[in-house]
Amino acid sequence: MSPHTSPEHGKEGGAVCPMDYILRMLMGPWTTYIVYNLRTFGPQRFGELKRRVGGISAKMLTERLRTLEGAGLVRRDYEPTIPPKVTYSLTHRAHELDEVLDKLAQVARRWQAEDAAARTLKAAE
Amino acid sequence: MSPHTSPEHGKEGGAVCPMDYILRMLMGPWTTYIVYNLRTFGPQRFGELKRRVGGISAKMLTERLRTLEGAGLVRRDYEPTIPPKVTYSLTHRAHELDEVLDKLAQVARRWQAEDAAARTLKAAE
DNA sequence: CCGGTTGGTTACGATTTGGTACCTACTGGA
DNA sequence: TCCAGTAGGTACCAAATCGTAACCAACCGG
Repeated sequence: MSPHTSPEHGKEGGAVCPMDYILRMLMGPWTTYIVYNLRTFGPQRFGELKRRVGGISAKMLTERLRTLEGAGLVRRDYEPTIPPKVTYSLTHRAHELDEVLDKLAQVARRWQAEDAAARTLKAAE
Repeated sequence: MSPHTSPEHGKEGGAVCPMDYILRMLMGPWTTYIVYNLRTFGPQRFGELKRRVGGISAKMLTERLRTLEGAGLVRRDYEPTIPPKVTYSLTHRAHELDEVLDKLAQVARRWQAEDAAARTLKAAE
């Protein structure tokens, strides 16, 4: 079995993790930064997003956005002007994750603070 | 910049996503299954876990468990009996994610149901 | 003394991944 | 006239990833 395909072990004893799909989505490289930027700064154009994420290649950004679009988390608005103008925004479905993501970020910040404190303590020894 | 290292762009304009650290942890291959099994069936021995996750190689399981241990999410209890007995369990810190994971699973199940309904609708057309 | 058990480790190798460089087509500015 | 910017697409290539298979240590039962 390939590693990233969902096991789909129908009758195998193992239990299937229901949130696997969502985590698989959020987990792709750069994805958290993209979603975080869209959540923080609102709808943005391709170049703007690329500049803001900082370090991502156009190829990667395109691929990630396409995947997110396919998952129904991102909407792509294409205006065929010259030069073209493409705006990306989070869908209603993506915003269903707001509460979860906020809680997650809260925990993350607490852990970061704790770890920083622990490191300071150890450094002082 | 390597893709999976956190950007750490100190002064670059991009905002750092605080939950990146946690997602980076939960996102590794197989990790969700491992955590899900530990959450569902409680502390388990290595072989038990391996059997239950189904399809994972010993190498991968070891590596994932070591990483989770390093992140403080999993505790490893080693009893040097012959044959050795190693039990893995979730730490207190891991259980701080319970609420978030439950909410996430809730959303995941809703989406799954919605998508299934949509597919049924489309198939009936 | 041979095989079985547990919980790994190590080497190798194929596949996947993701970055770089280069291409489009069009326009506006110097 | 030449260059820059916009939103990508494509080819190529190096590097990381992950599975497979082999091995190991220690002891116990037969």
